[in-house]
Amino acid sequence: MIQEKIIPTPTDAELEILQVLWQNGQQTVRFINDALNEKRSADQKEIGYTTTLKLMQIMLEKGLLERNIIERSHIYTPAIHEKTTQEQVLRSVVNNAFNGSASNLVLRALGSNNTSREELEKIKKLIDEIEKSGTNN
Amino acid sequence: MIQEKIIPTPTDAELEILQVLWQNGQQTVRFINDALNEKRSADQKEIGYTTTLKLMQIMLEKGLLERNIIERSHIYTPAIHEKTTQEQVLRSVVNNAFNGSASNLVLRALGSNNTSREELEKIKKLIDEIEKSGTNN
DNA sequence: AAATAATTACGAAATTTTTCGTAGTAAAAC
DNA sequence: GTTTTACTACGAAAAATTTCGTAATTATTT
Repeated sequence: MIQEKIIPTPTDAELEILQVLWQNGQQTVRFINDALNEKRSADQKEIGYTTTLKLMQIMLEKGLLERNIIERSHIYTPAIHEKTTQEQVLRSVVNNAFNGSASNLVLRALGSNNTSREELEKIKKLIDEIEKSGTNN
Repeated sequence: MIQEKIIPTPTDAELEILQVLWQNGQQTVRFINDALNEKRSADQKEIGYTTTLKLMQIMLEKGLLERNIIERSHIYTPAIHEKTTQEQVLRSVVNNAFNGSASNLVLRALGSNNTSREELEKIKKLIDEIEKSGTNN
């Protein structure tokens, strides 16, 4: 029996990197590192280039990223899907902080947040669809 | 100027402990440790009593818990609110995995989950209230 | 009162995650 | 053709988190 490699759920720093890749498509370490540092508030220390590099090399080993070598530079791509990963992350948050109840999480997220009217409508629409499709209990 | 002690956001293991306390009110280390182990699936190794004890002692130092001494046994209480903590946790998840968009998180949570019809109604009602109150953009 | 059981205190190991320094290599600029 | 620049590789330190062993203390049981 073949044992598929188990891809671990990304750590926080790894998620930050994945986000940049999901948003911008395949990129170099340089691009990611710049993007991460731009997002940082001024009071935070910059992330060193080799820090990001090392992280991405580790992610490659773990199977979270793939890479192509173009010229002498490496281009990285996510090896896992944004949706799946977000679901995975949510599962763990729901378990760790919301007693396993996803709807508690939703209520909290909506309650304590200035979600725009537009987004609220989108959410309502989704709920209606779910209710119509009857895939719930 | 007085610097209030900054209470750090709880780690994962700490959140598990807090959840038990929020649900069951103030409790002893023994109670918490039992509760944590009951939740574990059979394939996971049990958490040792002193592990939980030590964690809770650290949480006391950090200001996450308070305690009373009754007889020779210590009774711990959460020193932080469930709501506030959940909001804090959500903020960080939204930033780390959802590009800062809380509504993306909500959509994902609803989409990939079997939320019951009842809960969906509750969520819709909440959305209506938010929309009516006009505290959104 | 001696043995047993249930506590807490606390140092330290183990593990996981994050960060960075140094060395090596190859292109680009001068 | 030397110097400068821009990479990667990789070990290892630093930091954060989790786990546990041992000792001390006090009640409970025998």
